Amino acid sequence: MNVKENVIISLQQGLDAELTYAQIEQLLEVPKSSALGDYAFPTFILAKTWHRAPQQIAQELVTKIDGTAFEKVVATGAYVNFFLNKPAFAAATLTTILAEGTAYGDSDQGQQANIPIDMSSPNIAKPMSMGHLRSTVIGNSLAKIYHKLGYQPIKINYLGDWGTQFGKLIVAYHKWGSEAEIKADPIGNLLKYYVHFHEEALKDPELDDEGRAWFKKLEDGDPEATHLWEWFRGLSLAEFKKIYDRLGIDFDSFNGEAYYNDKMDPVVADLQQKGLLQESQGAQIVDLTAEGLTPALIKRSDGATLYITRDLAAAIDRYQKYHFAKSLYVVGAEQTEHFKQLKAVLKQMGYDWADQIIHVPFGLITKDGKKLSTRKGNVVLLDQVLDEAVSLAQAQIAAKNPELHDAATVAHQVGVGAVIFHDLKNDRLDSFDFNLAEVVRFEGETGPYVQYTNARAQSILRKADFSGDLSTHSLALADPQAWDVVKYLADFPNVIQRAAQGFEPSVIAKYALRLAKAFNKYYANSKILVDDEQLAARLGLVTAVSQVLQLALGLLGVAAPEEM
RNA sequence: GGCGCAGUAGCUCAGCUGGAUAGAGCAACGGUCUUCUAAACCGUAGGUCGAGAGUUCGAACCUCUCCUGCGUCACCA
Repeated sequence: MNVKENVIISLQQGLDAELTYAQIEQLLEVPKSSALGDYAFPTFILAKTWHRAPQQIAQELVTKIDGTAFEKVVATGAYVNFFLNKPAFAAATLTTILAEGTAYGDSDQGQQANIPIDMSSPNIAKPMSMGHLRSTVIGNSLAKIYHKLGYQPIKINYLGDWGTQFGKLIVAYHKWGSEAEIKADPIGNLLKYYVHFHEEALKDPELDDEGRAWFKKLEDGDPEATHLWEWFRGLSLAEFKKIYDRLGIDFDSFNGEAYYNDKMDPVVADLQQKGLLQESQGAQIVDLTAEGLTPALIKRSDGATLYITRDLAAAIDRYQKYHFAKSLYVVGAEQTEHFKQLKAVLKQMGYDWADQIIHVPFGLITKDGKKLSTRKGNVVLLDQVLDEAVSLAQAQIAAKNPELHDAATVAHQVGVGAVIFHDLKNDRLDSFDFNLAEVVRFEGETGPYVQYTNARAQSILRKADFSGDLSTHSLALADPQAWDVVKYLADFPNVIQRAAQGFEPSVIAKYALRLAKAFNKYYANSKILVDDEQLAARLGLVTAVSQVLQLALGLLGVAAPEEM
């Protein structure tokens, strides 16, 4: 079944092949409102050759087109509008969705090629804030989207688990810390020590030297420093995992910055050997003026490595391990220059796979117009936001559906779903100021709205009491009220493609909202559970809607409770 | 100052490759629960699509100039 093809062929015949198939395909559009039709052909470009007004051309063209395959073909203004045969299209669409089930929209285009996704990457000993949420949920959703298209995503949590701050932390722990405190609240107290250290260091600059000294010890493999580092890291990771569990997200790798400690020297040597390294102001750089970029600083004047040194090692390591088709970095837009540099250096090193490295940037979350900063106390803790969302969901359930069984689980699904959906529904690159009330809203264009729509559909199916196999009945749904729903359902595979091409989960989120809205409208205007000859078709529609909503929510990493 | 991203209704945002009267949600006002979950549905009101010029049969979308906001511009990550 390819209705678009039918439209194009009919037009071609009507035009006596004046335009090619490809030209018509290019011109063909979908009207904004389905009241105008399902496909539209604008006649403007024919005005010159036909020497007539577009309106007249449209009228004449309609008479030349064989419209028997369609409900109707009409001229409206300068457009030739095609109306599809609704029952036939509905039957084909619903049959496909019911038959394919959760595989609807699947593709094997990825051929199991690997796609490592660099995502989340919180810093050890610091709490996860709303700022970390974006990378985490966008990365997770992209993993699911690409998996559906036959790729093999590898979710990598590039933990911030190395750097001078660990030296400082060790000093702070020795001076003011206690094992008992840390055990009680690992991240909270580690952060407290860290902040305290910075306050004290302002008065006593020698503290910084002590911190550097301890970091040097750590780098040299000092047993005590190593032990403390491992302890802090383990505790932090355990805390992070609690949050990831709440979000329903897991990782394939926790290879953080420390993992690359012994992998940078070979990279530097390679750069040296390829003659790319230059000395400038005492530092080692790779010149990128040819690409219009500032130089990549590989080694500081004191010999220490830098961010990009580690990222080069990581990129090369990932390529050797995975031979990726694409390597995604879900990292804030403020690091765009860094990734341009990274790619440029890799290219100069002769790695043609550098082009497969893709930075997937996202906009900044601010609070009161200012950047979130743990040290300055301008933070929004992710845990607290999730708590708030879940308790609001609980209250909502108590008020609206007190009989609901397993209310705690549903409250969790709805609350967390609201937070995730809120972060994914808009264009990645949109920056926004954090607004708790907005994040935990359950009405309107929100995750819970979509979840609720699915729950309603499920409720109908429970009550339907329809014995037998829907697929053995005619699904030729004729109800014009359901038409928008059917068209959205049919569009789902394209939507996944668009989301993947743009690395944009919001495409899925917006689709889910449109489908849910169309279904709710249908629901409000039509009685579904009526025993007539169209019952099976309507139940087929409800089943398909629920299936596709669940798939869409699944691709976003949002749960789909059956009741709420 | 260079580069990048953005500027659409009071607020938050859609608008697929330029196309038919610019769409949602929130907030406001008014309707709809004895009938499939009202976390819903319907209606009213609300817009010089930052400004100006250009290209085009046609521009929120493409080009140029300007204005405004954010990010970034080597020894943090």
